[in-house]
Amino acid sequence: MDNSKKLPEAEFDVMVALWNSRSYPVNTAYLMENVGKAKGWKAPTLISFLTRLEDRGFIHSEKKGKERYYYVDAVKNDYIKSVTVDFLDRYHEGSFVKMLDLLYGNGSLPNDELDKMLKWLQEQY
Amino acid sequence: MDNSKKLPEAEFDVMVALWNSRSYPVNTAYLMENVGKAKGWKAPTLISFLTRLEDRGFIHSEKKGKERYYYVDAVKNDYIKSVTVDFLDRYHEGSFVKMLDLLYGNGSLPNDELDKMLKWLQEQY
DNA sequence: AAACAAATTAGACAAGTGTATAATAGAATA
DNA sequence: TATTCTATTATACACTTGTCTAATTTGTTT
Repeated sequence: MDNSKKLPEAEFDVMVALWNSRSYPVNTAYLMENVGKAKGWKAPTLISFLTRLEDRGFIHSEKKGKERYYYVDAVKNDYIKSVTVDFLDRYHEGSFVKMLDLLYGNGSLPNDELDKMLKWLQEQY
Repeated sequence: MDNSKKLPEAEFDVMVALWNSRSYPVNTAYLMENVGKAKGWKAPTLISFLTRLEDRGFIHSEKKGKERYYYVDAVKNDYIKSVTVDFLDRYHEGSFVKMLDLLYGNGSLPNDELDKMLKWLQEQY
């Protein structure tokens, strides 16, 4: 299970819905409500993504009666972190400051973010 | 020409080589040297990417004799910035601090980055 | 001008991603 | 239990991306 690879956008959206659920397991109906509907997917579309996520080892499932229930295996923060590190490397030479500067270099960082960041930094020492 | 969309990885690699060149235009030979070779591409592979980049409006080209020369139209920082904003939105609710914390929340930010960031922040005020 | 060499173009193809229709299986009901 | 729902599965298909081989064009040498 290559849990380290980046997911296609649609599958990631499904994962987000799964990660956000506060009770497990969840069934397809729940996911249709919480992500499929907004995306305009038909049920088989959603189920395709779920099958692929299962193939990738991000989730597993179990059938009960005519419904199938899904369980999350991948850890959200681990995944996001890995994707973020890759992103930083690829687009900003791995440097947070470079990214910061490119994005907000001209004093355009919103004040509240600025404050939060300063606070965060002070905590690091 | 949807200059705002995210490029496929390989095309991005070509753009980087183009952006990094300090003299224009560049030809295929130059790009083979500077990116194709390392990637192990055959010339037509590179040229495919260039054609697609041209279709997307990121570059344009002109044939001189039997060679073709390429000119960059997309601005590097604009592109990187747009990709970064999208990334931040998608994976960190648009918050730099959230990203920072997820990545280095446990005091694991390298000291030099920490210092640079503090310095950067101070300059912002 | 023929032949050769170098570079480009045309086309093709497999894998991955987004998406759906038609078929099937399980549960509920008449 | 035959009929009817409903959810799932099996397939399929178009597009995108990575990659290349074969064909063609253009410049260079005999």
